[in-house]
Amino acid sequence: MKIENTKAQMRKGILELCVLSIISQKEAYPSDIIKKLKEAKLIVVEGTLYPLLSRLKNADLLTYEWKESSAGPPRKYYSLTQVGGSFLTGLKETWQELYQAVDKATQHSPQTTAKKSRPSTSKSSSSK
Amino acid sequence: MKIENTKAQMRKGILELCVLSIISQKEAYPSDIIKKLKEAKLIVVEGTLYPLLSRLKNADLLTYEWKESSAGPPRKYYSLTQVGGSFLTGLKETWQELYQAVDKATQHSPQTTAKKSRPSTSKSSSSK
DNA sequence: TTGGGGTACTTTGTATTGCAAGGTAGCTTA
DNA sequence: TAAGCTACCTTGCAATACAAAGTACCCCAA
Repeated sequence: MKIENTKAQMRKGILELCVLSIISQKEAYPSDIIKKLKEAKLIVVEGTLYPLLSRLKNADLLTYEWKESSAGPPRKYYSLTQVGGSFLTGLKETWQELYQAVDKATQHSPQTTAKKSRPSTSKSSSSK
Repeated sequence: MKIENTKAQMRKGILELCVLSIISQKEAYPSDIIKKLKEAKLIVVEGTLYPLLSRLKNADLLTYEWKESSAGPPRKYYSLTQVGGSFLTGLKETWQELYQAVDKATQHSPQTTAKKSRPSTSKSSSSK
């Protein structure tokens, strides 16, 4: 188990929230989104973002529109649908709840009970 | 795509942090941990927790000790190793960073640049 | 017109991991 | 002994982040 792995895990799922948030602020195209995530210290690569956007689009949370670029190929500008807006609102609430839950689970140091009272006959059941 | 799914995703990876935190407060056995997580609104089931604990133990972040219960089969009480303590400290930092990153990505409504104007020369340097 | 370089969007394959469901085993009580 | 409970563990599945490779378009220069 590597700590990098755990860190990566920690970000999972939160990406949707961040991506939707970014898009809600202003329509954006993938490379744009990646750059903004990077600014926020959330590194994401294309192989992660594109399938994510597709999922969100298929769920009718996003729509996109092709726009020409002044330099380069056209870009797919994503924006939130109405459903996506509601979804994002709910997601933000969930995020807040989660943060508080983690806060409670991590900060909290209640010395509830000291139930380590009876270590008598040792046990040696299953190996493994 | 279901919102429940997204919510579940969001919790991924954060479980390790919460579990380690709970154990760091006082040694605990699985059912105990599940109960505490539930109190914090983080529902976890056995099929999730046991493999997680095994992973953490294999990574030498946790150790365990069998202890008798006053009613029922013996319990496996987990506690943090020294490595686990350091790991947890790092994880808490990561969590804080992540929270701030999400905060930045979600709350922040910066009209930084209106970059849809002319990416002419482009910033380059992104390639490699 | 053609070729090089860059930008942008997609797809494929792999590894991780949360979860549902089922299984094993020890303890207490009647 | 049998029933019920507590506790630990395993298997199979589904979701998904990521690496890497692929395709298409645009601009500029020769």
